[in-house]
Amino acid sequence: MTTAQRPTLEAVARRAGVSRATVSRVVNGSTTVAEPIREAVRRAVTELGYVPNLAARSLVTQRTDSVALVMPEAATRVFSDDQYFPGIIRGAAQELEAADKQLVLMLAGSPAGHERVERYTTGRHVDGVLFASLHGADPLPGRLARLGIPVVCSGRPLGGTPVPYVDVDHIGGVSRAVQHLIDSGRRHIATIAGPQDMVGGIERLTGYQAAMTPAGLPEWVAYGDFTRESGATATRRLLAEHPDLDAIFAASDLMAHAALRTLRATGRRVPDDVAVIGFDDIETAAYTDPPLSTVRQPIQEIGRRMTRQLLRLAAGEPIEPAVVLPTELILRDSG
Amino acid sequence: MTTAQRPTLEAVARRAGVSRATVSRVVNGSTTVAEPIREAVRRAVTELGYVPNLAARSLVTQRTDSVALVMPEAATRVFSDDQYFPGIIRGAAQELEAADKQLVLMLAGSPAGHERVERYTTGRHVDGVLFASLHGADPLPGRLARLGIPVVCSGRPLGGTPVPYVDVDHIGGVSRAVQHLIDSGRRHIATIAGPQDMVGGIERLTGYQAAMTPAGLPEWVAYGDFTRESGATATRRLLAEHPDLDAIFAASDLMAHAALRTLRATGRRVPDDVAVIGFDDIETAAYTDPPLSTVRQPIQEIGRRMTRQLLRLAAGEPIEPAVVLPTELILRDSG
DNA sequence: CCGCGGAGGGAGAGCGCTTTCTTGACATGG
DNA sequence: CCATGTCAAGAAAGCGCTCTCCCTCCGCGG
Repeated sequence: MTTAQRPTLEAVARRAGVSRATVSRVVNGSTTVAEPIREAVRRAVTELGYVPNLAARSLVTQRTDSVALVMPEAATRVFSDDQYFPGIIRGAAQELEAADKQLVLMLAGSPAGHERVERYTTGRHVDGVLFASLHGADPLPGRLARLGIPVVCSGRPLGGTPVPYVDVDHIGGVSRAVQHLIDSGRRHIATIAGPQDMVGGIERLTGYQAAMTPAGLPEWVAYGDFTRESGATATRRLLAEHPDLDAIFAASDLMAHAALRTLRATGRRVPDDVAVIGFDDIETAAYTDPPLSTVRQPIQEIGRRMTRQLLRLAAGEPIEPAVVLPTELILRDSG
Repeated sequence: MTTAQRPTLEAVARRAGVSRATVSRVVNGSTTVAEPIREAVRRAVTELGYVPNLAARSLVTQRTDSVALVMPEAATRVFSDDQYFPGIIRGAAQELEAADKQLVLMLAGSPAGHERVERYTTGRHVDGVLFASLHGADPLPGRLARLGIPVVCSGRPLGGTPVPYVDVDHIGGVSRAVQHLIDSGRRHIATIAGPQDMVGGIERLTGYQAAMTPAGLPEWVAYGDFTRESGATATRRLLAEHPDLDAIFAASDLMAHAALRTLRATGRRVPDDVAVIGFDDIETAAYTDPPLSTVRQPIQEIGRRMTRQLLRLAAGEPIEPAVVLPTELILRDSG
């Protein structure tokens, strides 16, 4: 293994016949260096293959040029085949790339993992922290915010301290979907709600109610946790309690998919007997049988916007405390 | 914004009434410190909320305690609804957490992105680099390896320089699947192969041939790129050229899923008329119609093993140059 | 001809940590 | 009772970089 002693500023300076300070100026794009010297330094840099030592730079600048993206580990399992996890990451990665910053991914599943995230982020090892898909009222984002560490969440955080966030219009999207069901003549519309310790779960249920209550229709709710299994169970329960239901709004496509199958297993035709609409617009939605109508949310855009907000925050610029992106009703064949 | 001047070693040392060196020893778990002093230091650390500055530590230790995971950006799109992307990440994250190291995620989609990855990794800003799902003969892993930077790939890299890798037994898994089709009486077995610039694509095709050739059966191949669209196209082409086919092995579940739908659209029953087997065992596979038989690969385990190998490499321990994990034939209803 | 202003470049002081070297304290053996 | 050995803890030297002075040099006006 060639230890390949990598060149330092010093080496470049010697080679270019200037001082370390000048090399530093050139590397960091200061304008106060005369063009010939500038050029000489650049040549030395190339010849030596100089790459700045970020640790050393960090030490003095107090910046790390990296941001953490924290996801509950469950997200990688629960949402395993929707696009949430990769979508957020891609969006964030794109924006960070443009800003030449690194993405440090942290999965905070176990209590130990959570503790680790806390230690790492409060230790100011990153310039900011992105929280995706928070469960319950996690105190960490608020705590970081109070420490003056830039933080942005996906989804309005449930904790006490207000933290900037980016979210989609769950309520509007869902109530539009349910209204569509009502408009097409459905009168016995049930919902499979998501977990009520997540903002998405709560608001999608609110959206359902927002459309049903004014219409004076009965509200039938079963709860799931966004997964297929829970969707199947919930569908069976709804069917048992309300055999006459003629539509189901499911708070996730995964649950909607399970509903589709469960309905068919009990001899119902979709959409003839029962209409089904989901939420997310995962890729699979277009390939279910029948293809699933759903509420699309711009996941990648969420990641992008979160990151943009965070970078602004880190740069000391003011930002709006909440960004809400639109959702879109995608009508396919199921409802 | 409280700048909250965070405490340094110096501060802890003063508070505990010892020298910086001693605090450093305690923090890093050296055994040569007497228990009472040890305890005093620990108390000071807690009271002050001291967290070591990693940049400073890095500067002197020459380690960064972080490793990069590089994925072609396409992976987050192409594999968007299989578990590859999240699976590798979870596996890697688990092992890194145990080792208390950070995961720096880099998406190398564009040429610019690739250049950025190269700059970052060759700059020794990480202790090692994990490459997932390489396309073509990327020279970067080999180059890093030659620079003495620990590297591990998922899937045997196609480049010239040998690089340690972790992969699954594509050939064995596929040929077992195809053999199963043969054993159940199928004689006109086509395959939808994956991209031939990826090791997985190549070897799954080899596995098909490995079972077909000895059986003296005709080999019918159409190429896709692992996506559903390509699977549908390939199925139509196969059907047009070989209307009498009675089985299809698809190199990905996504393509197999599309095959299922395309076959049904042309009036074929699965598995009565045509059997279908896929590869991956994505979650959706259990929910297709009919449920898809497939070759399961332990994705998360790949991520874990890659990381383990990398950490060994970084620690200067010897590792075996290739780890091949077993695949498993999962029989459902489609074939 | 002298003084002054401004711009370009260098010297040097750390940033917070690890680690070697050294010292001091104490116990043991001759 | 002194020499020797052992072990714990401190002093101090950087790791590679940025950035604040400060100096030098040049051009120009009085």
